[in-house]
Amino acid sequence: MNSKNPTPAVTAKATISGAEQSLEPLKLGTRLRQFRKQRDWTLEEASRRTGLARSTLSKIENDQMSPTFDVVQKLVKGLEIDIPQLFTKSNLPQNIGRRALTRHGEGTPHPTATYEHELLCTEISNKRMIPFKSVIRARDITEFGELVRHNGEEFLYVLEGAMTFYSEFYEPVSLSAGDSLYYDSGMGHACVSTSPEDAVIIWISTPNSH
Amino acid sequence: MNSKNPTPAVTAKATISGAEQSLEPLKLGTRLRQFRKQRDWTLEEASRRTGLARSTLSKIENDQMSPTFDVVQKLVKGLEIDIPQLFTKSNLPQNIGRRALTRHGEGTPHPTATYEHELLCTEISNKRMIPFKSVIRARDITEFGELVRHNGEEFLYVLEGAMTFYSEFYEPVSLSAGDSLYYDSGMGHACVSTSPEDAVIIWISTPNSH
DNA sequence: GAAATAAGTTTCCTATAAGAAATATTTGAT
DNA sequence: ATCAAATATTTCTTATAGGAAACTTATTTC
Repeated sequence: MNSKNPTPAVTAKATISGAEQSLEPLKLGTRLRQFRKQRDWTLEEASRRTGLARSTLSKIENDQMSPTFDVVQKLVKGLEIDIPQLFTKSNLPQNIGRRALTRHGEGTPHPTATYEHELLCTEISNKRMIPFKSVIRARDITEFGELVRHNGEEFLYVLEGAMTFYSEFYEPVSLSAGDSLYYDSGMGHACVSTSPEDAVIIWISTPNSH
Repeated sequence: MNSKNPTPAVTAKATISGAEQSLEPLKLGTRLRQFRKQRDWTLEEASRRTGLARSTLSKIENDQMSPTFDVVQKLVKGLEIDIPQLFTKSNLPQNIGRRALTRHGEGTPHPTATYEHELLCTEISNKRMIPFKSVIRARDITEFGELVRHNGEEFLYVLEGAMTFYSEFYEPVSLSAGDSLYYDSGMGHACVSTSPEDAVIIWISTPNSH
């Protein structure tokens, strides 16, 4: 991002702040000013890029008015900021510098009828990815009442054994150790082991946004 | 999400549409209506929850006006929708049912001075996670001019060998096969191999929102 | 340090967003 | 089908957003 970060040494323990989910009014104006300044743009420049009047921009930045949605869109386009960033309270709120380690076999067990999950790195929450290691117990697609589906995306990497990935829109595909797969988990899906030993995979899921 | 999805069989090949990043006006209204209907709420109900007038909601949903920013915020809060979801163009636009498979060793090579990356599942873009498999060539922290940092989060799982994870806010930590680590990648970080053979890891990164 | 230029703010006006109430439409009973 | 209740849309009014230009406040330049 910004270029002046010496940071050669590795020091200081982290100060991990707890997860905060407050509902503050969200200072849009201040935020926008940050972005503009960051890019070293003048109001004039910003006006040129967004197609909005200097005065309008000024008022917005000073929280003297609430822009309409299409103005917000012009802002976002023109100032090249992405919206989530705009809405998410502050840039580096709670998650700065946090870290979680899980030793081999030390994850949180979470067995189901068809999978034997081991949740990894659970001590931090609000993650953008949910990692786990799973033993695939299922041996036949019929063991799943219906295919699993939940909004989001998933990635899996086969650690041991062999398995078949069934999904709603594709033919079943066989995977073995070292193969990987990325898919939309909103599409119905299920895994079954095909090797003598149950297959073991690393599975990463994005948290479902509803 | 909605409950009536029989989907027992596994049929039909997918129609994977290409990555589209168009700059459409973004049908906010239609979108909102979707959300409201999904929850089976009446305009009255929505009005109660958001504190906005029924009429206002109606007009917004019918794209008859562009709501102000603070109204948008009330909507987001009241209708319990999260923003990325709202702004990311349509819920099931292009990404529905897409899938990518990468066979063992068939990823896209991407060598650097310190790592030997193999990008996985690259044929689909706009992913919410970027997976790769990496051989850690670095043998000493000094090989990194300065620690790597980029907004987002990362997860890694050690496949083979042993390594040490250096970071800005923590003491170095040693990992070996089977261990996993989740961290904020905005915090400076770097990996070095410590085993006779170079360590190999699965690495998943979230795309940097700037 | 004064004049000139550039950056930011305020004023004023017109277009439009937001709420209240009236009207229209849909849904569901009998 | 008919009526009634519920739900959605339209009208009407007022409060306010957004642009043009005047004004004020930094920054240069000489």
